[in-house]
Amino acid sequence: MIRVLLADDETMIRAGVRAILAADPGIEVVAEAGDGREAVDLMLAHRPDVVLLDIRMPRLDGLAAVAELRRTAPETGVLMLTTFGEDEYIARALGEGASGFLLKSGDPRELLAGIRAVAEGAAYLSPRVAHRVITELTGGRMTRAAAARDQVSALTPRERDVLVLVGAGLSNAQIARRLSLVEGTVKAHVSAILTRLDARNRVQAAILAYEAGLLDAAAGERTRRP
Amino acid sequence: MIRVLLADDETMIRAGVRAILAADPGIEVVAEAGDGREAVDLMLAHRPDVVLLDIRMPRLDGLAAVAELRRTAPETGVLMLTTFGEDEYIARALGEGASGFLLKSGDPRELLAGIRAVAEGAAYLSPRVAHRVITELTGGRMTRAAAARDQVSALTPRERDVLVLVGAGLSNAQIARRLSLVEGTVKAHVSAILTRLDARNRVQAAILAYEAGLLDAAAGERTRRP
DNA sequence: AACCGCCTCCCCCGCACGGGGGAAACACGC
DNA sequence: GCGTGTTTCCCCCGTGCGGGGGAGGCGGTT
Repeated sequence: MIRVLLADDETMIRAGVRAILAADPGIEVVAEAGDGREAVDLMLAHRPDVVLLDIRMPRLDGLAAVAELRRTAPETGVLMLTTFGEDEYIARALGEGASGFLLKSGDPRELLAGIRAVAEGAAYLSPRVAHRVITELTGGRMTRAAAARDQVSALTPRERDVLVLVGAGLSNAQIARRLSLVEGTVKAHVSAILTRLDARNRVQAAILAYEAGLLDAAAGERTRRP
Repeated sequence: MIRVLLADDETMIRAGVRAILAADPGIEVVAEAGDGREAVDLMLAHRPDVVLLDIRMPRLDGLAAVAELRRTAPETGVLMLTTFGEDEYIARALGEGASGFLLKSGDPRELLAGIRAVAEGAAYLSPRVAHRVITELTGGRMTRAAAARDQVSALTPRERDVLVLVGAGLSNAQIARRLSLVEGTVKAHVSAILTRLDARNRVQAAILAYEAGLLDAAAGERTRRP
């Protein structure tokens, strides 16, 4: 039995969702909230498996509510309810820890499928916007990343080693120490890197490295001032 | 009736999946492929609703196969089959147009839920890695971005202007020209930026600007060498 | 009025950076 | 063997970068 908390400020929506869920014997609506604050409180009281959360709500909006729900009850799945056109919130909601989103205009079966998927721990993205959201999430990063990766792949392995350290903000001398080289060698590598990447200076090379994803692993390399 | 094409180079996996799917009367396996090339051919011949695609395959691997499947039949849903630990391919597969992925080690019900979701056009991410993938896609950008945004928000408006140009790889002189300032002024701003952001040099400042999303709008600013 | 933060500009200085060469060592393939 | 590419090191030189200091004007708050 999947226990569901329903949070939406519009009574009609709540009634509609409740009616749809009532038809499924495996799903039970344990509580309803009219705003984000109430949703958090009721979740603590009822400990549902899934929270259905409207994005626009008074007091505490859906985005902030997700963040708080994830903090207080990480094991609970959060499914955002959204109107077509609120796309820009979706990426942020997913970033805050939501496990999926549904369109209010969608087929009732999507609602049931989404709830079941999220209850199991999976992520579910509503049909009509799934592809758009994925390409937005991956795309913005990926298409540019692909171009950057092409350029970076033209480098020799050793040059890539140097590049990640350049991207970490290290000086040539520091890179030399790190790689057990003489500074002159590092300078030679850096020059080669700039030429090959068609970059004017190390900053542009660093950004390219960042776009190519070279720095994800070396994020901790960045040494701040003491 | 959901028509499924099954592509995996391991016979045992195919047998297992076929057995699981046979138990569901609403799902029919219309063809099986042993590699990516065959998968593309069979898809053209059978026009299934969903393609189950292994990531590692001979001839044409899963990644390339997704791209080609999406090109030749955009309306077909592609569901990646993956072994735990192949995470790095997942983001790229989603970027290529896959609608979801499943762990081979997962519960059979996930397989059925995933297929149904994808057949409807939704996106489905397997439980054990869904959160990780989402935070990787959004998070790599978002969580680190949040920290970076905090630091960047501590800057004055004018300093942010300078920072975006620093992040674009411009020299102090170029920035001065762009903002109609004297180079000395730009240097003063850059010094202030480095102090406030707790960065050692302009490269680290640039990366922070990039993480904060300051450079997304100004991506074209980056001027390459002629 | 006095204060504080921001923006602008100025000085000097030391060093790191980036481009120009070249050269020796090694590994690779044809 | 000979060419090609990679890695390592060397030279010189100009200039961009980053830290130190200060100073004047302008818009706020107290």
